[in-house]
Amino acid sequence: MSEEQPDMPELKIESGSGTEARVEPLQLGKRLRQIRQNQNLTLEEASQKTGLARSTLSKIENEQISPTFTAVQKLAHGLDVDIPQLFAKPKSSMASGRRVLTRAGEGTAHPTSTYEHELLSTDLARKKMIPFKTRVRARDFEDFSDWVRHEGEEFLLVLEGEVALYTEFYEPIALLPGDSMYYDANMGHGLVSLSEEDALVLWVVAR
Amino acid sequence: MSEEQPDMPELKIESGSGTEARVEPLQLGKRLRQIRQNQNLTLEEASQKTGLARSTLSKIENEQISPTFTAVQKLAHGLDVDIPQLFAKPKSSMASGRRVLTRAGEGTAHPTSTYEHELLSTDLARKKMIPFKTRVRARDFEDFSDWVRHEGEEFLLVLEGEVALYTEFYEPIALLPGDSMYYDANMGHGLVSLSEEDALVLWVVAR
DNA sequence: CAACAAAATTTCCTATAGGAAATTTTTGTA
DNA sequence: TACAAAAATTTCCTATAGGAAATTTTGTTG
Repeated sequence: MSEEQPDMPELKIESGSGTEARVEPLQLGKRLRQIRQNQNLTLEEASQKTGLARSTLSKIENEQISPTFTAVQKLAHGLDVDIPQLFAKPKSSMASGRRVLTRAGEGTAHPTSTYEHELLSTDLARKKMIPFKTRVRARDFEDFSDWVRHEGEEFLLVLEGEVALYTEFYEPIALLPGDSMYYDANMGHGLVSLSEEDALVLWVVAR
Repeated sequence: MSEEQPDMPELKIESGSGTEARVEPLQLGKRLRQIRQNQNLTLEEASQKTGLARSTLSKIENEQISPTFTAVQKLAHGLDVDIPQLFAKPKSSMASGRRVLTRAGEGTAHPTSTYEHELLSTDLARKKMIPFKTRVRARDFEDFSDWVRHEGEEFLLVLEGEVALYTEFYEPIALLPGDSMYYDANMGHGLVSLSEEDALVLWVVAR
């Protein structure tokens, strides 16, 4: 399996200075400043977008005041971030500043009776998405004992061949290379190849 | 753009009764009252748990005042709900039991100077992943004014051509069709085509 | 339907958030 | 360096959130 180690740059100065108390400081100010700066906005511009005064924004960012909820709403709306996202821990589940490579064909094989999965990016734990390429051996809906069903959402892109996606509640649908689907994975689903050959698809699951 | 209508399974009763006003009312007051009552707490008890005055709680629940962020923190902590959860729409992200199709080439075009994005599954709002196919026009790292950087994680699969992925902290890496990468999108990143032709890649972003 | 108790709301202050304008700091350029 | 322009911060008010206590509402029992 492939992996990489950086040649060690400073990984993260991690904004905040010193020691952060354990739970829930939730540096709203720092957070907002990051968001604003990522969008390349001055306080003045942000002020116009949000309807809050420059001074107010400054004080919020410097944690001199605790914004009211209505202020937070204006902020979120004006800067186009949704509120849960605003308060979610900034860290993504995966350690910051990492990446993994999987060369073609070098994923982790995971065969079943109907599919031949090749899991990608397996070196990375706790990631939000699970990507895998799948060779579809199933030729018939009867090949399934039952629907596949699990938490989360699923994105599907056909790479080669012709397939039919069966899902609960809907008619099966034929897909050609380049076609893609996005669906709720809680809804039963299954894939079959419509041609003589096995089909090849990319799947990405978000939990 | 492609879309589908099922032959009518119960699509969504859409949880909440009554009429929900369109955007962003986010009935914080109602929400809090629900939470408190679900825990069988009187205002007095909630007051003790949160450290906020009865009267304040009452006013917040009745939307007579807009709580400060510190008040919201006390509430969340005292009633043991986390803040993102507090603000998250109660219902699951995508309406249950739905799927959307995007035929090859039928995505939503979104060109920039260096890329030609084709957004997929755009008919589906509030999904966890954002998939798009991108034609990479950039030939040179200099084509970027700066790193692209945003919340979330990113999965990349090369479909055609040869590309180099530039990321902060790491050496650029050359990728061929079938190769894939998974990385933290907070880390600056950018993609260039290494061949004469534009390259084609699939990107999936999870926020 | 009184009469009471428990809970919720309102009142009436004090403390603090929000806005306009003045001041200071930063940034870029000669 | 020095200076000008832009950006950020601070000051100084006004508006509004937060708390203690009074008032009203709700719900229960004889």
